[in-house]
Amino acid sequence: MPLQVRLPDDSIRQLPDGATGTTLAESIGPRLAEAALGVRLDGGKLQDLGTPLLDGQKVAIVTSKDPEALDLLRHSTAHLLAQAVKRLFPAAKVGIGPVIEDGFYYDFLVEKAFTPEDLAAIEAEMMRISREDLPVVREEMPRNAAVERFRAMGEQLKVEVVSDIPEGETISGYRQGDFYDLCRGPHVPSTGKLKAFKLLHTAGAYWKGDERNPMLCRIYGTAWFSQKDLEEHLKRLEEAKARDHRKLGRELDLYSFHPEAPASPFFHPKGTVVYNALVDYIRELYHKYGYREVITPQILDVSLWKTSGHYENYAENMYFTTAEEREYAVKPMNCPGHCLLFGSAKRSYRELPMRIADFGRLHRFERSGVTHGLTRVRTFCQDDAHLFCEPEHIKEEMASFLALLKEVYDTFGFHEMRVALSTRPEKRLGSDEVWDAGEKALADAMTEAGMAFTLNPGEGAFYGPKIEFQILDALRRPWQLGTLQVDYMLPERFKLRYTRADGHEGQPVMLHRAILGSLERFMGILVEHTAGAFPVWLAPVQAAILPITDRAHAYARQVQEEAQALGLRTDLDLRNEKINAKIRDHQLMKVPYMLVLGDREAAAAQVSVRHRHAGDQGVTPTAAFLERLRDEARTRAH
RNA sequence: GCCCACAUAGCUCAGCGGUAGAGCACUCCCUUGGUAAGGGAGAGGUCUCCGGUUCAAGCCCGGAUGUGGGCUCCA
Repeated sequence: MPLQVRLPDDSIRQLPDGATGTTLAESIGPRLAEAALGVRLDGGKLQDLGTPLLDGQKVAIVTSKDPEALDLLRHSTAHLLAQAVKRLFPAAKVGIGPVIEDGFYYDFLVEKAFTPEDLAAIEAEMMRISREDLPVVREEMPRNAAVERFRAMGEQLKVEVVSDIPEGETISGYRQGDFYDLCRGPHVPSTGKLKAFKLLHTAGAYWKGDERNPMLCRIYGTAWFSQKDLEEHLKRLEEAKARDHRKLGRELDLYSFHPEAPASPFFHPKGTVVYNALVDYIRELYHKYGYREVITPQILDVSLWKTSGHYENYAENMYFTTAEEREYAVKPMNCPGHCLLFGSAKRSYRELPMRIADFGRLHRFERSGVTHGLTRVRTFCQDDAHLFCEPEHIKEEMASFLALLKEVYDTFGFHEMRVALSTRPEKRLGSDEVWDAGEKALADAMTEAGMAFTLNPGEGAFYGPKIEFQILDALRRPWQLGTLQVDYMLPERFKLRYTRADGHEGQPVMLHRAILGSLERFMGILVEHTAGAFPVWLAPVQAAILPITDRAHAYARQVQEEAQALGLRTDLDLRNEKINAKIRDHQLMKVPYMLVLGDREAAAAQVSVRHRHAGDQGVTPTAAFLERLRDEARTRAH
């Protein structure tokens, strides 16, 4: 019996009985048949092109233009990878092979980890299978039959996966030539559609991500619709590598790492300039937003950490030390110290909100293997502050914080932000009423600030709900920076009290908040975001002074003195080098401005200005240029 | 912590059982040069550390330390 389907343009098409997406695409035209990857039925999810069509269905042929098509392609490429591995390493057992951001991976249980040469061979085999253009065919069977089938194939990991699926359900799998894999699908119609892919690297990964399970060997890869897209993506990876803050930090002489202090940065003079500029900026805003800064001890008695709960919940991340038979811990957080500070006097509602900021150095023991450059270290400072306030003032404190946060992110040019609200977890302290109030306050404050946010149900801290702020950097990579957490637990544990307006005792609420998060990590992000070309206000050297000959040295010194008087950071290059060499060296150090000084400039009290990006800007009176530079720094232009 | 890889001059790297190399950077000399590398000379290394194999180890084998890629984005 023939059937009728409706196309996206609302036209009706007659098809023979048993028609599939393939039949339809072929009936429309050979070019579409070639481009077709799947179908979308009645506006639903993407499905195989070979799915049988039903009478009266709305059918859309999906090609590479569909937003979901790339995932389909990548998933099929993961299968292609598994097939190639099974051909070359028949003993390998397949794990899972999902699509990830920009690519895919596949896990294998093997005796010996894959080498880079293996990877090249596997990639070549994938190419061969692609040229074989094997049809990819869906097969369905009851769960128990699937369990038996994978058991017979010796694929113990797949047996485990299928066994986790409820009994009685139908299982789908896909066959392409000699390879069969459990998969929900959908997939491309044949392996010939997979052309632009590359295997990137291998890594160990625990089966199901659980470190009690055996370690599998994971192969990461990427796949695109065209060679051009693939190459562009590889170029982006190169670009990210070129911006790697570990590499730039060394090249720009910002910081270094030493085995004597693993995962702990040493900031060089230039890195320290940037670091301090960040601190100065945040301090300036603290003044504007009514914060007061405090300095609190580094090492505190364990009794404090027992009161705060860190001793029970956080000890594995803490450093301990003993002196005169008394046990101490190096602080991993400032909050308990701030509670002592709050409790050091009888407090009145008139003193609230009390906003206590602390750039104290923190030490957290991170397991070896998880540390990374500046972004995951064992010692760092945060732009940390705690706001002690009356419960009814939570909302306005948040509003003020959000304004501050926006101001900071704008300054760095982070205009795109993602915000997530994490709500009460299963295991938590405090009553439901308190959680209701806290979550509502956070949500309302966000809404009133006009910030869209997503929900992470159950992801809050055990002591209160929290908001996390993510920004996107120049390469559109997300980074979590700021956080705002409502805490009812610490004030309770430290028995913090204040006298309310009605004369009775109240318990303050504590808000934990940070904007840049860890200054170390933020600097790493900033280096990658700017590729090391810091805006003038952060640049370790704001202008390099480059005399052309010895005759200009005296004038060059004079220019430096003038610049210094205006609070500018300059580098005077008196080396016996040609001007080209001097320019090149400072250009490589990404100095924003280079001032070229010869006889002509010296005679006219001018500087010849070269900008690191815009190039030669011509001559200008020295005083005018220096004032302009000072203003650029002062306004924190980016 | 676990899997895999790597560790040679300040940096980037070559050397692959037989007396340690290059480029850049550094020091000195010549050169005073107008918008991305002028020329020459010199100095610099218990080849990460500790054991082992060998007549002989930077190189082969253990171990330690550090660094790097990762350790669900769930068929």
